[in-house]
Amino acid sequence: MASVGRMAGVSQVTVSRALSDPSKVSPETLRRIHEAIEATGFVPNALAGALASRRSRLITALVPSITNIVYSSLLHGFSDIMREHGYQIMLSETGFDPEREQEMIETHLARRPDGMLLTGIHHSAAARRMLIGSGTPVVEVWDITETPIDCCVGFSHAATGAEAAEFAIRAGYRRAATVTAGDQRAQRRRDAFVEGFRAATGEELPAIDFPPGTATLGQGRDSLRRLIEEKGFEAGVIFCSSDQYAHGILTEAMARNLRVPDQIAVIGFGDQSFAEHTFPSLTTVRIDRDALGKAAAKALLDRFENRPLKTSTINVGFEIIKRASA
Amino acid sequence: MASVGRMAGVSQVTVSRALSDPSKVSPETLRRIHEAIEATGFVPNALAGALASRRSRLITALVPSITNIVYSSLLHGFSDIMREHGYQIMLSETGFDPEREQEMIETHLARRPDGMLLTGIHHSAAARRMLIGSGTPVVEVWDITETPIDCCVGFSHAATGAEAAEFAIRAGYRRAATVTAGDQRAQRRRDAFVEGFRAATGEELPAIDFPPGTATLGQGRDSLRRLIEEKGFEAGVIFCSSDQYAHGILTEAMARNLRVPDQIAVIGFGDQSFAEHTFPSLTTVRIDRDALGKAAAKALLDRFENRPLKTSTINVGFEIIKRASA
DNA sequence: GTGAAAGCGCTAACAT
DNA sequence: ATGTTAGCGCTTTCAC
Repeated sequence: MASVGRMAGVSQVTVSRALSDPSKVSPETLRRIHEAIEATGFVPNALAGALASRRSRLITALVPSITNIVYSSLLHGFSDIMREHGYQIMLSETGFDPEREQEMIETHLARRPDGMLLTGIHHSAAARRMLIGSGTPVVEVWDITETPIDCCVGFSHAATGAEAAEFAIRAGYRRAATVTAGDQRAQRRRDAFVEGFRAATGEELPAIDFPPGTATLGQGRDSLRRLIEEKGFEAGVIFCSSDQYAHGILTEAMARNLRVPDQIAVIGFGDQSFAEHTFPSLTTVRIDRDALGKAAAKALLDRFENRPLKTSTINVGFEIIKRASA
Repeated sequence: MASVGRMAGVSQVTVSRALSDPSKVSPETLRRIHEAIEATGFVPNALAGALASRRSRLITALVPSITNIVYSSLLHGFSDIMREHGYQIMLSETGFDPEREQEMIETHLARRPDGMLLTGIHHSAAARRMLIGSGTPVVEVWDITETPIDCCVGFSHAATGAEAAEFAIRAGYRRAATVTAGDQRAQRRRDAFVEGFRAATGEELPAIDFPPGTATLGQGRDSLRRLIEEKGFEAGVIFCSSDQYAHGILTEAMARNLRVPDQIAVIGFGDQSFAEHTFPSLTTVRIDRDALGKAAAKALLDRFENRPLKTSTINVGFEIIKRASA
């Protein structure tokens, strides 16, 4: 920056000003500075800038998995807004592991982000302490609580399960099963579904549970196979913790020549882009993930400007999309 | 750090050493320092560290889209290795736009990353200049060239198309069509397929082309519809630029009661996790994306330690996986 | 509109 | 094994 200044016949500070607030520099000086930048290929050092100004223009985000479209599409909306406002995103995966999350929070905090996005509302006590101690604005997403660290943007997982159960009962189903990923939130959805369904029918629900990790279509196929062959499930509605599972069940039903939804009905979760186009099309729970990500970004931006948050908890809700599979 | 030192009765440098190279500090001092860190909740400032040491332990990555599993799974392998070696990843999307890529390269460079991952081998001249000027180690992935900026890890897209054509010819197909995303690499695969197929059969190939953006199952269904209704394509093999399209074609064929592969055969690209489990299962081109990401990480790490790269270009190859759809 | 000086919180180099 | 000194490349504050 000093050498750019020398080249343009001004001091280093003037170059700094030309870059951060051009209105404070005369047009003629500005022109010469830009010429010098062009000529030298100068790229400012954001590290030094952040150190001096105590603003890094960095937002860090922690998600369980980036290969899971549910989180990556949420991040897509989030980054869009953040980038528009001049922030960059640093992303890490926690792999659904609270301990790993805590480690990552610490290394992220070391970069002095201006804000942080966390997935879910459950974090280790030590993580909470570090976060609060650092004073970093935090937005927790994909779930809601009355007691966020800072603010949260999400929806009630229990409510989706309960409403799905209600939907299934109203649609006339009297037998049901669940297929669930090894993810705490997915399990809460299932529990609420099971409770609601059992309250109405008194029936026990066979359950297939998978270990943590991204849900696959193959697991979905497998779960229908096991439901039929091991659990004696012959007909009814299956509540899945993701559209992947649901699509797999549709596929397996097709391969077995079972009628959907008469014999086997399926409810997915996520309303992923394919859900509308499966055969038959998939009944599912829609979360507007892009809007959720954007709302999270806005909540954080509001915090930066000390705008009073009307509420620290934003419930973006969900919607059951009735299609052909249930 | 100074106050931690005061608390532990040592100077600030000793604290720094305790954190970066504990073997240089006596066990007793180390213990007191850790006590003080615990008590104060001190989190070191990586920004200041990076500025002073000229090593940021930051790797930045640029991919067209994070919601596209092809890139996110590659990054997954890449981050795994990088994290093991103490590097963090900063990720941004270019949206398949070279101009946006150039902007992002500049802002990323401002953070002084120790290395950078770029998708593809085509970058604007200005971007190349900045990259080379900065001296930042760069690994280009998902494609190969004899003249990388630094090093590249990928495979030949043209070769996949050519080999797929050969495969189709050998399998006895004499009519073919293509379904392609608005992505330069996808188009190269298609062009090689068309050329190979035409050379053997003399046939013209109807083509469906989509604009840039993530390929969806819905577009796949749509493309079979259009191939049949608009292009008069009645039978043959369809070469797709992604498994999503291929899955959509399978779905539409099922909905139309067309026999697969007798009437409509399909070749996908990517061997995504669902490809093995579609009905019928999907013949596709497999790239070991996780291994590719890992190889890219290793190439970069080699560069960091000035280990001689035997070759600056690593071809990870591909494999045609024959399943039931073609 | 521009400049000089101080300092952000660390690490590197050199002492002891 | 520990301390001292001098920056890293910017922004902030205050002066002119």
